[in-house]
Amino acid sequence: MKLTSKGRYAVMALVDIAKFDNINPVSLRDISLRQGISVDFLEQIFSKLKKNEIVKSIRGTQGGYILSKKPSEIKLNNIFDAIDESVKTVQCKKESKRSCNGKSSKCVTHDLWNELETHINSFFEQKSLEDLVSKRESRI
Amino acid sequence: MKLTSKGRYAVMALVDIAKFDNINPVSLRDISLRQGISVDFLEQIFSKLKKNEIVKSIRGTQGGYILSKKPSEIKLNNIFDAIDESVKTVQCKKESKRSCNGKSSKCVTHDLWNELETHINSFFEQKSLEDLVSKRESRI
DNA sequence: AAATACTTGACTATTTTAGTCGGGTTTATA
DNA sequence: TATAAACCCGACTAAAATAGTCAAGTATTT
Repeated sequence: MKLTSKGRYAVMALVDIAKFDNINPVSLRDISLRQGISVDFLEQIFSKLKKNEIVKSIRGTQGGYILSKKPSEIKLNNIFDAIDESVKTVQCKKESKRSCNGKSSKCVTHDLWNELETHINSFFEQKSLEDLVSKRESRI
Repeated sequence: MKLTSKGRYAVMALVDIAKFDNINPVSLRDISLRQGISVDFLEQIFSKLKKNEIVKSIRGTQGGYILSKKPSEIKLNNIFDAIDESVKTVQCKKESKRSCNGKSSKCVTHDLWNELETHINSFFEQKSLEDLVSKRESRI
């Protein structure tokens, strides 16, 4: 079980924006340089962040992205949901005929995964961007 | 972020064994039939479970596997560790030169992933095979 | 007009996953 | 003692996911 770069980069990039003032847009080029993530990849990520109203875009020279809400209002699960990187434990959908039918009671661990999923999600629901920013700043 | 079949199957198989008596070994063939997992794949998994002393094997006809410890003593993190399916959030090893050097303070989210990892692991450390077995039995 | 920066969609290489396959060895039992 | 059941082990492979790249735009400021 592991996290994807995409999810990690999304958080890194948003923390990067949050650390700068909320008025001037931050360009992907700047984030790319600071975080070491390619602009092309960031574009993919930000396209989804924008669709899900995590960020707003400003086009043209001096353009870039700004957060749609205050850092304290952006929870990590919002971010992961936005880029389709939510926690997936098991969906007994495809294999429902084989594993999850009432008769055989095969899908013993079904409840476990659901429970885990809830557990992880509640962790993400409690963490906001602000938590990450302030934590970091206090250390520098 | 998602769980792998391997981890899921390992838990399913061990629960399957735990549900039978602890004296007679359970063959992979039986587990395969009950859980719908191929014997070949189960062999891979059990090879690691054995190396890590989660199960013991008995060879020959009427052979199979038995649990090395009581179900209550086998925690889920033991299982995942055994089959190399532990939670991996981020290792800043390869990219340490770029992302995690002290100077640039780039690896903003490092602490977050560690925290998450701890969080998930502690969930697994608290769950034993017994929890799963008894939970299931009480429902049937 | 030129440069900067977002927008979009297709494309691709690499890695991981989820197995399969083949050829063993061991042991109970008929 | 032959045979079948079952573990043992390593190599192989197809398919999917990941982690990007690439190309051709459009919008905005200076």
